[in-house]
Amino acid sequence: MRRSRAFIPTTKEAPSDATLPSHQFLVRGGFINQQGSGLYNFLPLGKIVLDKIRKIVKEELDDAGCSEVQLSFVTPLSLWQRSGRAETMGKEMLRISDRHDADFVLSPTNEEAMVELVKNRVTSYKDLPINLYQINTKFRDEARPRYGLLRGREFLMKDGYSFHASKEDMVREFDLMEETYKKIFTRLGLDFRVVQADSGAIGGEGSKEFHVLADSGEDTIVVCDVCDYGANIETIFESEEEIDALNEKSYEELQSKSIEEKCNCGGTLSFKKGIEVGHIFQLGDKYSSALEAKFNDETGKPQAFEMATFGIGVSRLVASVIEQNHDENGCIWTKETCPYMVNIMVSNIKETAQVELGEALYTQFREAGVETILDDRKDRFGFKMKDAELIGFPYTLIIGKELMNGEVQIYDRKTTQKVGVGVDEVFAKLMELI
RNA sequence: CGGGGUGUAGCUCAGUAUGGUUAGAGUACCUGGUUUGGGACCAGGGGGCCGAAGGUUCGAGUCCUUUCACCCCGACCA
Repeated sequence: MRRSRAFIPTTKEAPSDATLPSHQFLVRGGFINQQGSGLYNFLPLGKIVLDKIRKIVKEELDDAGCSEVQLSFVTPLSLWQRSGRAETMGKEMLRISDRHDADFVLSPTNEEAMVELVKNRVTSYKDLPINLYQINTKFRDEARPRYGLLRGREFLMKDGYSFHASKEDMVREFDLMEETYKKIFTRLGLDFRVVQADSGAIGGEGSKEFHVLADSGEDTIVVCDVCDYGANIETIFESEEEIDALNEKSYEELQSKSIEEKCNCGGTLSFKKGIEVGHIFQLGDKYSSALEAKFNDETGKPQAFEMATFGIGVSRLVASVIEQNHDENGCIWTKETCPYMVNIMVSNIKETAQVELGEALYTQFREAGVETILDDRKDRFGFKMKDAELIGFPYTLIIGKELMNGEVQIYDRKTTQKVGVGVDEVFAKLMELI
């Protein structure tokens, strides 16, 4: 992509209501813009990042034996009435009616729809287990949307549902998904913890949350400094007062607050703030029983499916990457999430030697399959550097005045270091880095 | 859903207590020129139903009523 022709509306100032780094930098960097309360548009750069994350999620799930489907976003209200969630989910479900006055909802999650899909199509234990997922828009009419992509009303979520003939098999899949989720978040380059959690409104027994560690996280979790134990404070403190008091504390306050109990492994426990980016539940037969979804077991007797459900906040992950990877100048994308890997910056487009080298390298990198953007705008060096830092390309190749000495520079966004490289070596050098 | 706040240029905001020329600044944008290693400078220019509707008044961005939207603090969530 040529920067001169791209739609990347960056700004120097952030919207006044954006308080979090991810919100400010994603808006300022031209990744997203707000359409309404809790509603966001994804601009070209934001869309690239979103799709990259989505792709990683898909690759790992498919590798683990899951199958992708796509359910209709608009679902009949009757589906929710049968499970009782038309009542229990309350106003969070956005209801609409069509021209015939029939009632529908914009799906906030899809347990019912998925059970309906499998019901009477999977009828034998021989067809089990099965794990279906989709990566699709969800709508939850939150009382108070906030923090940009971290708490929108419309968001992109991966929701998966597995069906089993026995509880043991369901638990096996639950554990497999835990490992799969770890692979996904590791690939994304995130520092995260798996914690014991409440199963909340979705229902069910065992439940684990995946938290990206970040100062701005909305949840407070307890982690061990030795083993991988972690827990949401909702599961280890009894009183509401205690939980509320902890949630109100800032990151700094929590840092200094020690926990007397030791972890079972002997390690020290401490508080952290986390952003919940994944949640897996052991559902049991809650929905399959309610909707009478059954299969025949080995003896020919009908049994309700044992189920588990698995969620990942895909659009929330876009913001999470930035919450964890930024500095005062802007975004620092990880290699798996960056909108472009290499930004070739022609410092002064009036210098034909610079332009020619930029064009040549642009072609060379693209032919090598590297996601590359060429900053061919008329602006000055400082302006373009600030822009590159705000957007957060992992590497910016600066073609500037050192060209007279046969040198260009590679700017590393993460370390903010610039290193001079000979014109002849720069391609090989960058290919090595990425 | 309770409590509070804000709607004025693409963006950030003055102006509203006390109604009175043609509604402002910074930034962004356009034109010309000078610049070219850290968000340049000079000159000129375009851009507004002052959120919407109604009302009071000779006169409303400013006062009154209604309404919509957005934000913040709480209770709830991938």
